[in-house]
Amino acid sequence: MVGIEDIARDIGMSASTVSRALRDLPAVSEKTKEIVRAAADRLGYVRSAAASGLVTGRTMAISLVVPSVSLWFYSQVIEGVDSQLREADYDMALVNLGGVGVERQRAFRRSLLRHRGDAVLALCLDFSDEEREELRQTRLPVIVVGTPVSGLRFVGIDEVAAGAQATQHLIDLGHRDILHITGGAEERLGLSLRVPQGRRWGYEQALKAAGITPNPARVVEGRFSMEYSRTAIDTLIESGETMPTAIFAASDEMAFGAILSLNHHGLDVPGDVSVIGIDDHEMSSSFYLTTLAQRPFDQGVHGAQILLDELCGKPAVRTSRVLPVHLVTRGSTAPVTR
Amino acid sequence: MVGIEDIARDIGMSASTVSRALRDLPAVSEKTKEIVRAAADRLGYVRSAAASGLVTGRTMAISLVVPSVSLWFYSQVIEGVDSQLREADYDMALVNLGGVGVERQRAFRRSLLRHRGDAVLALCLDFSDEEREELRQTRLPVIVVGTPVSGLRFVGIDEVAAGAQATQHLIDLGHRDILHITGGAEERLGLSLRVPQGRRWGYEQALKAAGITPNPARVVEGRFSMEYSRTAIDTLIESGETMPTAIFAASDEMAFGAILSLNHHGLDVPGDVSVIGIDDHEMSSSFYLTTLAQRPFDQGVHGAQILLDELCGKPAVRTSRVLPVHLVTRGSTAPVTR
DNA sequence: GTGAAAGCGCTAACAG
DNA sequence: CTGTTAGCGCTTTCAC
Repeated sequence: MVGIEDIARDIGMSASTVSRALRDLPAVSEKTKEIVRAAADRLGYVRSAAASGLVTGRTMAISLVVPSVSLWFYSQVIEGVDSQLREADYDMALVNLGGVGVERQRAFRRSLLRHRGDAVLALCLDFSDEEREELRQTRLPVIVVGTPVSGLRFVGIDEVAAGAQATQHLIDLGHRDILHITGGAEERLGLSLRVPQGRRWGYEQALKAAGITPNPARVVEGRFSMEYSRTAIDTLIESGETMPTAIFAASDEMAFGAILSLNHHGLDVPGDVSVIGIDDHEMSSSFYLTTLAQRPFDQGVHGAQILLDELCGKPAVRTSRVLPVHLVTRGSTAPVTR
Repeated sequence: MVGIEDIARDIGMSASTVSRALRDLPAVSEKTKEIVRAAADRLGYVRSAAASGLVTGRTMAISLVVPSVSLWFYSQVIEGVDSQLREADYDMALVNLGGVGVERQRAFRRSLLRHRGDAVLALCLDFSDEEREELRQTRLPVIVVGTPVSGLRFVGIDEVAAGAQATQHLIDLGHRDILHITGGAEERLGLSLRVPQGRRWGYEQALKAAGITPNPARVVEGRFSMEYSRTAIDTLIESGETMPTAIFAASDEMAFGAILSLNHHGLDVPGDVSVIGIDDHEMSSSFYLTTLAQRPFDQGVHGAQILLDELCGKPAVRTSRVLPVHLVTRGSTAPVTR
């Protein structure tokens, strides 16, 4: 392993000069820097993150805490965060909570408190009081993407407004019997319930505003899963009940499930039933799905940027940031015919 | 920040004893360990990864190099790797290459050579000679998941056999005019082309073995994308050409695109066209897709385990590991009718 | 079993 | 502009 001293010896200078040159500090002559860089390159030097981290107290990495990496929303945020980190030459420590319970606690404490990163970006997690307290004690800058958490900054969308806007789109098309496929009850992931609750709340608000009384029987559970959602609609259709004229799914994936179920039972979308989702998943265009687009990639970008700015010494942004959503009209919604 | 010395002072012992107790070394009395652990807990001690890493030369983390996190296969492998790391109390440094070019080189060197992890698990990447050389110089244990790379161990499936088996399933059902949707030409990701090439090769092998001459016109590009694949089939259908009686897509996502396109044009699956994929994506059941299942989660588990064992001092596994695939029959394939 | 001392490779004052 | 001197918090000989 070649260290800073090896370079120093090689070029006949002191270690501190080498250290400074390598970090491109102003107090070193350009000529010396050249020499140092050349030697470092030639010798194949790589800075020890452990050593420099030990003395500076900075890891040059940020911890990303996620409930899972295999859901579209999360993977998009991760990509967004990553794009910013790369630019700032920061590394990413991925902390996958992998569900609730003891395992979660261990994962949580393990990497966060071990100071693997200089800041923490959490995704869609509702922290327990204990976790929040532990986080605070680390004194690390924290931001949450996707869900407002009391006492912490967040970047995300206004879930209630999104739910209302999606529902309103259907109402504007004349629909009055609108089924809502909600997400949640997904214990496996231990993620926040605020998202599905907000979207549902928006749905009910929009209905009421249009003079329609929300009917609890018109809300079914989809668990943010395509499969679960498809099954739910299968059940509904096979029950022989009157079908709603429109469906608002709290996520695109659940909307896909609904569309597949409807088609499978010979129902046309949007001829028989209109369907709208939230997300603008990359598969949505293939399903011709009308949806309320959010940009999780951008949410990741913003979250990371706020953290990075703070680590650079810029004044901390204390306020949350609500990003806009916009309606993407494709073919899955149409004026009511029944 | 509470360190090892604080604990030592608190309980009136030396730092070395505390250090040993915390690591559960045998040379400390059980009673002392209890006391130390209690104090550590009470004081809220967390070991500094930088400090212990500096002296031991180990980071207790593994670098995971991926071309992207937003494709199903990768996210599954990541989850698998993560499950093993968590058990071993290792952290994960995620290195997202994010495409080809300069950026890729920077990302590559940055985190790997900076010794963020004690071993490297790479996903589906074809390393350039230069990269391979740099990797070797780090002397870190390396393993590749998903694609054989010359000179490196790998964990994955036999792509050729998988392609052949999927095709054979269609042949067994009497199909002779089988379209193949291939993946690749996805420069954005800079991933290995061996996977799609292997599957295509298997497809051609199976055809030949059945006395069918492979027709290059019956291979279309799907870029491992649902959208791209759907468009490709749209084009085929709208061209008015004779339709094949079956389609073998090199990934489930591309099979989904094909199914949507077929349905959209009033063609029944499997009535008019049979469709088979490779993967067993979690959405496949919703599409009633027959597919050749692989378990990327398990691939991640195996890859991580091999690395972890090696880091524990167990003899290094030098051989690659080929995992089995199996046919999952759902409703998208049927005997030929035309 | 436990303690004292010597670093791991780097950065950060402080001189010059 | 460059060199010297201390550590960062932990592990690891080597004594006792």
